[in-house]
Amino acid sequence: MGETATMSLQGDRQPEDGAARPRRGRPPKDAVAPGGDARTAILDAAEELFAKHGLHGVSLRQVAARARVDGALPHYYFDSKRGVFDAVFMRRAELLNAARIASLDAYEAGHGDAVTVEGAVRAFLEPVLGVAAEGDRGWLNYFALIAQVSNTPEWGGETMARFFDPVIRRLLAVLRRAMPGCRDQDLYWSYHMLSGALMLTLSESGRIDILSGGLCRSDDMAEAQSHMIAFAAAGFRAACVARSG
Amino acid sequence: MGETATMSLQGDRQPEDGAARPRRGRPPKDAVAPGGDARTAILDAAEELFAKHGLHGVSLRQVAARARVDGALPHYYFDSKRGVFDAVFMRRAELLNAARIASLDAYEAGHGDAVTVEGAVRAFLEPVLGVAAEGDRGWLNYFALIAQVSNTPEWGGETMARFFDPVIRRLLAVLRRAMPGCRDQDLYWSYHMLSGALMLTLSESGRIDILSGGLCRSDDMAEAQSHMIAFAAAGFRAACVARSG
DNA sequence: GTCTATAAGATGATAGAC
DNA sequence: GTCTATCATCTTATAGAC
Repeated sequence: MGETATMSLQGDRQPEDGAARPRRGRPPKDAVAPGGDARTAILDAAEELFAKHGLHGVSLRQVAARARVDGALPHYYFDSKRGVFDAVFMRRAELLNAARIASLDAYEAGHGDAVTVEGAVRAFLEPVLGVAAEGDRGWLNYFALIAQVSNTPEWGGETMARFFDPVIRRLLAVLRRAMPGCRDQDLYWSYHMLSGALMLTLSESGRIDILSGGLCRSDDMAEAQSHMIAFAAAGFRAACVARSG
Repeated sequence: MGETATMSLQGDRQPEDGAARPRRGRPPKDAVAPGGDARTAILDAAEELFAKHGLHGVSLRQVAARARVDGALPHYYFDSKRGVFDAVFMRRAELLNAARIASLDAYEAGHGDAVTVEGAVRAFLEPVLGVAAEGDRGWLNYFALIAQVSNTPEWGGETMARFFDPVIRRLLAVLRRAMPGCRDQDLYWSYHMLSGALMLTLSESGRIDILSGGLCRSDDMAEAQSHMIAFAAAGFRAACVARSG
């Protein structure tokens, strides 16, 4: 998982951190940090609480309490509240991106010229919804956090772009092979629709449970995946292929 | 725009407010309230700030400052921060719901047996995206707020359901006529996908702007609408009609 | 209806002992 | 690395003058 550089999600910080920053009391972060236990507990707790109540809906005291560590440790490990949030966001990002890239690579490699829209969409969604379907609470919390950021005006779009655009471009490249000649703006808008559907699903808001009177469940990720693939694949074809001629 | 009863968005308050509640200093709220100017200014300011930063990301002081009224007035008019939020949420809800119901009614009345999936989706989206396309800042802020609530775990789904389910059921009724014999769970899941796409669009997160390098724009609601109709209509047909046989 | 003043508490952050 | 104690600030919310 390589070096996890401390990088802000906000775009306003200069990336001129060549050497150690002048901050005091910075943790070593080399090898297997001895306090890695507390560090991980803080990240897990923050992940859960931020996912449920948003960045501003949670105090560092609550995070520390949930993690069962002292109230000063979040600052010790992450400097600031924003630092905690950024660390939570980044912890699983590379892992997730690597899995999605690998999935798309494998699909394309295994299907040569016969790539389909369904296949591409499935390869794109599987690493996310597959993990979600397994019910790992850590990942589910992380996904809900992502879904919240996605719908956040101002910095949401920029943050999502910074972390996830490479994977999206990889998906669009495969889709272009499945739908040769389609227009770029149709492709972008169609992905936008798929992304919205995915984000609402990952938020597990309980919306569909109430609407359907319990017939469908927000946490049924397997059902969500199969519907999303069918829905989005048809959507891509209608919005892209139909207009490309 | 009749009586706008003070009603919490949270489900934990008893609906036993038959008469005036025992709270002190409650505003009259009858006729055209003399201080309606300040009241409206507070709602407008809160709408904008809540949409941008979320409920917890804004203080009542900021709201009052933005509205250019005294810091005590939000409490005077709405009792609490949550009261301000609820009032913002409800102010446009009935108006919006009425417009959407009317749009679906008009479509169904004008097309008899020849209802189509595209037509139903268009009639459902037009009152929202049409207004959004006109660029009214108040409505755009409101929509962004809705989009944020929609992706909020815990109470987001319940809140959306409480306010918008009747319209959704009206849409699904029309869709059932366009796709006779389709299964309910397919209909619910497909609407879930459409809803996600709509919510991401209304959030105006700037995501697609960056992804597309400026080719597509988050605030181009007309373009969003035409793509959403094509994408979702095909999605509904693929996920519902195909499985109904 | 509007404003001043202030209560009562929570928050991010830090210094320094251990 | 962990904990105690604390600062300065900001928060919601009220009481009461005008």
